[in-house]
Amino acid sequence: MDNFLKMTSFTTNILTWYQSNQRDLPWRAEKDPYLVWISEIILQQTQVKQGLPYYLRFTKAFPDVYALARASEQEVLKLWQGLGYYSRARNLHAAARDVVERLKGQMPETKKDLLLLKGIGPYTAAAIASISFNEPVAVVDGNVYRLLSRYFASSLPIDSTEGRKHFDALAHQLLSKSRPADFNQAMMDMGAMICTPAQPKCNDCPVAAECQARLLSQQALFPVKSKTTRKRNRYFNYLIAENKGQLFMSQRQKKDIWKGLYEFPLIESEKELTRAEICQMVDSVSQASMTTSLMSETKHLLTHQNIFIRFYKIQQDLHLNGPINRAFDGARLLAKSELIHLPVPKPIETALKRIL
DNA sequence: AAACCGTGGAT
DNA sequence: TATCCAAGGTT
Repeated sequence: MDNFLKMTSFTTNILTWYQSNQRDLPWRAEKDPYLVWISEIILQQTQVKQGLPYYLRFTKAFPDVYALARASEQEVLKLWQGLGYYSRARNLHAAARDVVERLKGQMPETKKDLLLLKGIGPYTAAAIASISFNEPVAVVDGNVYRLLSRYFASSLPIDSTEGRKHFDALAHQLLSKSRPADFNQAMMDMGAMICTPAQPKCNDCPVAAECQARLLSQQALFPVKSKTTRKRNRYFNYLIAENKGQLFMSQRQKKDIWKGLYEFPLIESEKELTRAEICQMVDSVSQASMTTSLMSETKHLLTHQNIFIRFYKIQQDLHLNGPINRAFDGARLLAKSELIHLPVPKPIETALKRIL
């Protein structure tokens, strides 16, 4: 069989498999570009199981681009709370306003134009253009990299510039030009359901017969990645200060983790601080006293950093005794009834549940 | 171009 | 427990 026929059969087999095995997902019913857009942003680096409830709540609150554009950024972030990668929510909101104000509410209909919107990169632009507007462009996400690197037993690292170009070209060769929407979603369903990272279900795979990795029994060796990550540690010491039923809270402004979300006054350090050291840092200014750490230590693992979190409760009446640590700069006293509307990071959400 | 951005689940 | 991974994008 020559190269052309091989590729044609690959495409046919994938499409046929999709017809009877595709997942029943809410954004597949209609191909409203707005709904496809929301689903694609939510599902970036996020599994369907985790993103689905967020998609349902989000689209109920903001059924169209006008509703989203009307909302405040805080409302959008609040609905995103707990999902992570909050720049997705901020960019989505900014882009929605862009569509309403600059494009009169009309979504861009080509990959090229979609790429101009904040938060829409090569993958998402191709997904919306192909699914909603039938443009013959291939999506290349983690699923596609994994499936193609195994099918061709290609050792080109998927996180290298050369590897990305290679697999992008491959995906476009294999793409069904007549049914790009089905083909793209078929590739992703295949990657999520059959060609999984661990223990792929090769017995159920429609293209297993020509899969080079399987022929070599080397499925586990693909895909290849070149980069190695090392971690740094950060220590977040949160000061919980209550005053007449109100709590000090501040909004994270810097370009850093949890930008735009609210938290307690924070003393951050590169090394672990003892409770005595924290007390001293606060007491030296205000003579405030603290109880023992309120909760057990929590640890957050990101790709490249560990964040260790401790909470300290301050006993003294801060409002009457003036300035405390500069951790309180920019902090505001908020009633508990207002507090529930603030978007907060997961660890803060957990802490608040125990306080309120 | 390498680093950075969250959270939950699997191994 | 440590590491990897998931419908990536931005700087």
